[in-house]
Amino acid sequence: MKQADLPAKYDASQVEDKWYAYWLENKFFHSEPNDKEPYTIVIPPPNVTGILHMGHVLNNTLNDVLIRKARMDGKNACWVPGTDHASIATESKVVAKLKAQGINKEDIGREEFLKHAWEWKEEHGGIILQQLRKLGCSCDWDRTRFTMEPALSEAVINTFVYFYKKGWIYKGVRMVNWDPEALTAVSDDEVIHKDTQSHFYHLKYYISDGQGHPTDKYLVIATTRPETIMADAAICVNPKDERHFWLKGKKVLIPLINREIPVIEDDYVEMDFGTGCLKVTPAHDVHDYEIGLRHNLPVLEIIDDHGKLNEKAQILVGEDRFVARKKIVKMLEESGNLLKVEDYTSPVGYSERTDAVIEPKLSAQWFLKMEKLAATALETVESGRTNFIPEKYVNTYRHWMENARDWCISRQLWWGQRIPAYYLPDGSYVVEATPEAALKAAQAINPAIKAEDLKQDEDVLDTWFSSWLWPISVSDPEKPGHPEHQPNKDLAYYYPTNDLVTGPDIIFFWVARMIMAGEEFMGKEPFSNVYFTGIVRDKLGRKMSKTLGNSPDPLKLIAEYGADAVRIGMLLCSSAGNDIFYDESQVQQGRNFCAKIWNSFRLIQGWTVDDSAPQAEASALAVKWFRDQLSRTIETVEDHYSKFRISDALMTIYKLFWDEFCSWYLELVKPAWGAPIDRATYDATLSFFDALLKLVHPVMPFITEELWQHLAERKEGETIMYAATPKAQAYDAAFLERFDLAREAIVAIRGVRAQKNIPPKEALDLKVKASFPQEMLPVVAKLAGLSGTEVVADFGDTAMGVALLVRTAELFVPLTGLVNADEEIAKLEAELAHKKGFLEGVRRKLSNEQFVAHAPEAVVAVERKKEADALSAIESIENQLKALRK
RNA sequence: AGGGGCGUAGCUCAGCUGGUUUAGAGCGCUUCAGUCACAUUGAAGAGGUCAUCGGUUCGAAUCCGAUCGUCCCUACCA
Repeated sequence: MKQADLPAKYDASQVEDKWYAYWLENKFFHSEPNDKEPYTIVIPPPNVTGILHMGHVLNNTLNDVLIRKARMDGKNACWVPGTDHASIATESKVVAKLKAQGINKEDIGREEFLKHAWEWKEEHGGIILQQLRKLGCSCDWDRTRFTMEPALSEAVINTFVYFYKKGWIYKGVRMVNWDPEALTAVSDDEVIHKDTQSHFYHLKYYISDGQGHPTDKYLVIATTRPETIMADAAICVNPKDERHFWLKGKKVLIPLINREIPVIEDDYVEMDFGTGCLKVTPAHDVHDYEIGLRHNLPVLEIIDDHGKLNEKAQILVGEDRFVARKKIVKMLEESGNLLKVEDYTSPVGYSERTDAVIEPKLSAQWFLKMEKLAATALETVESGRTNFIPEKYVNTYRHWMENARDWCISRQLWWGQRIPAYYLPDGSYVVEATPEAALKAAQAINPAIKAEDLKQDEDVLDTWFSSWLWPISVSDPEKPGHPEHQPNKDLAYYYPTNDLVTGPDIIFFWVARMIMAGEEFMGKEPFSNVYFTGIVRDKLGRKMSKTLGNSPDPLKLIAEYGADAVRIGMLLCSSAGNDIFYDESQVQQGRNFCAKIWNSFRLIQGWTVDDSAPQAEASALAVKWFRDQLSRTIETVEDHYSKFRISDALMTIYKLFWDEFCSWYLELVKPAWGAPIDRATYDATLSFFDALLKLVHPVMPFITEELWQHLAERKEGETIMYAATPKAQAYDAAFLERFDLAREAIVAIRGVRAQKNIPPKEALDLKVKASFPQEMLPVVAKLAGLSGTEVVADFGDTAMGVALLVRTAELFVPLTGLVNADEEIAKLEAELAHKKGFLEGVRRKLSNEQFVAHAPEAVVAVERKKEADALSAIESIENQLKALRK
């Protein structure tokens, strides 16, 4: 027997690396433009220093399923991989590493620091791409890109210059979210608001006598940030607030430092919040800044970049803002300005990266105007040129696009593309792609300028300012920033890409901005479909995180269960847009599926074929049935794929393989132990197995490739990867119906066995009435363990066996001495009651004239059929009861 | 505070434009099965008033409204 060829157990670790190497050697993942239809995916580039976590596994498994499916569908599939330089994340890692060596970033300077950063990148960068190979990802590695490689950095710089010259990039003083730990501004989107326990301090501000001395009158403000009072520029009340009319035109004194500030009026102040008096601190609060603009208030910054009070604060200079808060409260208490302290919970912004409390800070930053870009990008999605799956994210997207604020694109970091603005000694600046061009431009202003006089802007650009070009720049980095540039061959062929798989958390950061860049530079959406995955959570619904330690190491899982099993484990629970509740038992289920596939092939492989053996009736029926069942299922699978219901597609394939093929088909055609199988059945079985492997391949690439080689002699360079997806053929639906009826009959007879404790080996007899499709009797006989079947007009003494009703077909299993009439009567009565209830419901419907008048004919016909079937069922049950009660 | 999603078997979810659904799947659970591909198995079975209330309709898990629960997003009232 050939069975010896195949190990008894499937060992993924013995198989996966071998095939991945084979695929690489043969360049199966590589794509070049040709005359076939392209199918393109760009990877959501993971952080260059990142390591594989479960979120990546989910995302990249989905990507790989789509790309492998497209490849087998005959498209020219190209999956472009790469990594993102991730300026903040990478820089903070390098800073931490240097810190551990006692090195301070500022001490070594920009150039030296960048050397360390590149070293770090060389060492750790791309680990994650190696890990993706373990997962089986069929990326075109020859096309691997990095967002900070020279060509892509140039694209970023060109883009900046392009928008600057278009007048959409401007430098502005803005209130930004300052992270005092990372020493950088972070975007609104990188701020997480958390409810935080704090206090509400009620402070007395005395009215000034006009000479800078306090009178005995005072007003009360309520604040959570008493350490900022030294930066107050005014006290503001609502002009409609009668309680504060007396304050009009007055000046008050800031406690402790006795600086005089005016009382002003502005609608912004809520009358019923706090005391109705608001201290206005333009330098340290976003809203106050805006009030300040309206009322021309001076801006006094008293907190420095590190979150410490500076000399302008006059008191508590050099103290950290939180220490200063504690100390100033004490001082205010001592000076008699503290009226009361309330407990108060308020939302406070924290930095996503460092978890430091965000300090609103005035800062010179670069901005990109969003108005037009956002309007276009909104239209792209609303017009359906780009679809979101699931659709619900269109709402979120619309909300963002309609309220998009200008994009702060500068970051106070070193790791990233440096802003190409060059300052002249007089403070003016020019924006050019290269220092040479900048010098030229500067000399146009002032001919005396030399290269060394120009100082380039210290800031780098936001990482997203490079990743938004990704779908374009991976193919043709020359294109961004150059509308006149003719797309190169790759860009012309691969753009727009087809599908993007990503998380909804970066819908605005990345997805929206890619659409903006795509529309701006290509005049076309960058992808047709965006499939949003959920967040991977543990069984308890917690987000996976390092600190909780609830995130398994995907590589360990792959080592233990195999990549195919891990892929299945992720896909089993991954309906689009819903969070994923991951549990290792799902991976075990995937591993079990591998074992099932493996063992089913061992069975087939063990058969000996006898060319002269006739095909058994049951086998002939099984072959016809499975061929039809396969076609019907392929239709369903294709439908699921077309709607991005990947886990449904997987489940459909899973059931086709396990239930239909293994439990029904193979059991039907399986020859007696040691007996040979006929040629027709054997060949059909192999062709079914071949089709099944192809269906399974996109989700389980390794085991399918391994088994596919055993199906036929394989020549070097052949692969299941490029085998065509099986197509659905026309099938006989009525035949499938009759076969299903047979299956129900088999289940019913097995039920009788279980109930009566009849061992499987003990053969039974079966009588059926003519309403049962007789062609199916060989099938029923084989799988229900029957020694004989007989078509009769009358079952005779029904007390001598068990009568069964399968849909409307009547069956009878003669059983001598095993039947308890009372039990049978009770069972039948229960069934009768159920049928009668059902009939009643149907009749209520049918006797309703409105129903008959309004419902479509087909629906009414269905109800009539239900009625007829129920009546015939009731009749036969009643007959059986009558016979039993004799 | 505003916006959105979700609430169907123990768990995770299908159920697409209301009508062959007095509701389905996978896992889990219960019972039985041991040398014949597979115990990483097979067979049989139990399990849900579709969150609650009201409305529209001949007909509602499905549409509408309210309530409760839950999650997410946006904003932040000092």
